[in-house]
Amino acid sequence: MTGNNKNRYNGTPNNEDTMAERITPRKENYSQWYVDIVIQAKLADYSPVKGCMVIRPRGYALWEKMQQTLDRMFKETGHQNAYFPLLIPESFIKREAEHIEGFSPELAIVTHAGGEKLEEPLVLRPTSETIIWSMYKKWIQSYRDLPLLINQWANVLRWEKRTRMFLRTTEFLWQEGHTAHSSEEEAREETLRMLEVYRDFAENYMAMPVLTGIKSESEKFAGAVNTYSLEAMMQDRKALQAGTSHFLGQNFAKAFDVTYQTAEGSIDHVWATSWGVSTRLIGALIMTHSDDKGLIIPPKLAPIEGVIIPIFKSSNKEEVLGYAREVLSAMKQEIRVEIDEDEQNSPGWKFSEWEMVGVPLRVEIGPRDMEARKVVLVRRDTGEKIPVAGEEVTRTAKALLDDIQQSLFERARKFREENYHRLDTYKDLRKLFESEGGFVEAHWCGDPDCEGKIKDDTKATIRVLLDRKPVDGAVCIACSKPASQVAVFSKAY
RNA sequence: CGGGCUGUAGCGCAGGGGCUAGCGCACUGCGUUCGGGACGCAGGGGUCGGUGGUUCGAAUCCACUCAGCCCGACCA
Repeated sequence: MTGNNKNRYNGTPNNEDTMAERITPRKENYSQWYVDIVIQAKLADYSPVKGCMVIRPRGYALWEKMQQTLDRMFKETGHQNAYFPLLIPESFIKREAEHIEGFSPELAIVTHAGGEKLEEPLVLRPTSETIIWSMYKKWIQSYRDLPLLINQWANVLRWEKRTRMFLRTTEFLWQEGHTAHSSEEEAREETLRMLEVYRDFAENYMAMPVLTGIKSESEKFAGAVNTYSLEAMMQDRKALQAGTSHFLGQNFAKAFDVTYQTAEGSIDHVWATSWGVSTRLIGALIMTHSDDKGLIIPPKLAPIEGVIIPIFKSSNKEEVLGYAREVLSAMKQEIRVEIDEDEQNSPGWKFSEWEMVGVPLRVEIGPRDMEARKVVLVRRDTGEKIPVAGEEVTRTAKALLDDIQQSLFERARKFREENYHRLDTYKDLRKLFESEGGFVEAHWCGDPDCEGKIKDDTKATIRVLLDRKPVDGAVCIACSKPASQVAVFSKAY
């Protein structure tokens, strides 16, 4: 369990560094830091099955906050929820050539059930395009049935060789939207609309700046015509794909023979999109904001926005607690706040513990505060302590939460800007990825060979192609032929 | 899937053929503490990851296997 890491919590606090000694510092071992946050903040735990994880209540509460917000956004853009089966006939997956080629190495297949060998094996869904389109064939006859805008919240299974908590697990939770349209234009609009919904969510709720754009052929979804992606920069300067939105063209409509009668009376295949984000967003959230003291959750997604820590002795316990509870009931009206009345642990212990689990705002209330009818507010993001009068607590706390939300976004945005480079020479590109890394915006000719060469030489891949044409005379950073695309390269998760 | 490292109490570790397997933290009880991880006293907790072998005797040696971490290959 310890691996080759020698810096894990040894259970012995030392006076030099009393805070968060359960978490490996980022600069020592970034991967271990990430694992420590997940475990110590009680977001998830390992399961008995390889590559799977148990999402614990604190992690699941975070997912529920994400779900609530996204679900509202999907409904506001006209989508309805439905649920399709986990088990998919193997033959369905094989209907679309690229789709099966892309997914077959990752499939888990049920061959026996009820004590008998199945006539046709059943695939545990890696994604639901095939089973959904088999149903859409039944549901769509006329242009009057379109658009069909359905989303589902579900688990999916992909047999991954190398797994990491939240970032890549064998089973994960996600939502997948599947829409059918009567025109290419409308389907393309839908693809971009949902991409923007995701951007809105990432930036305004997760406080995570994202770059959006189209994927190169080699990186796109198996079965899509175009894949659009959101790419965020983690604190180790690597990119994380945070969500995708696909324009599927008529690929699945043709594979499943989904046609409709147009207003003019002709028969045509429908146009499709699919789009999804997963529990991977929790990993993205961790690696965007958290520090060596533990998790940091942006207020809008924090299951608990504030925690009150009363500081008392046995001699003044009742008075301090009484005042703290007054403050609690006042704050509760407008803020998701809890009080930690535990008497066994010292206040200092509680400070560290609540910092570890990422609560954005701490409210310290001790005897001195009580006498002055004040409290001390402490920001999780900066550690700044702000004394405030009792009757001002709720208003100030709300303002601080807003400010924390904004500051987290700004801090992440600034970090990304500082590590975003526009490069023109191959030498500079190699040098960058040999050293600190980051995002590199560069011109590309569009040839997969150049993309492959860059990957071989630097391990960086094209994260997205920007929606912007190269300036006149621009040349590919790899081969110096005329450029057709502006690409963003990065090492990625 | 390949290379490396690691599995002993909830966590972090020590012990490396021999009698009853230890330490720190955590946990339980009582008391004192309490503004950045407090302390005393008394307790509870172990099929030494699993299976099979070698041996008079295995946590310890061997084989296989499972799991985790790191590095690769692969990967919407």
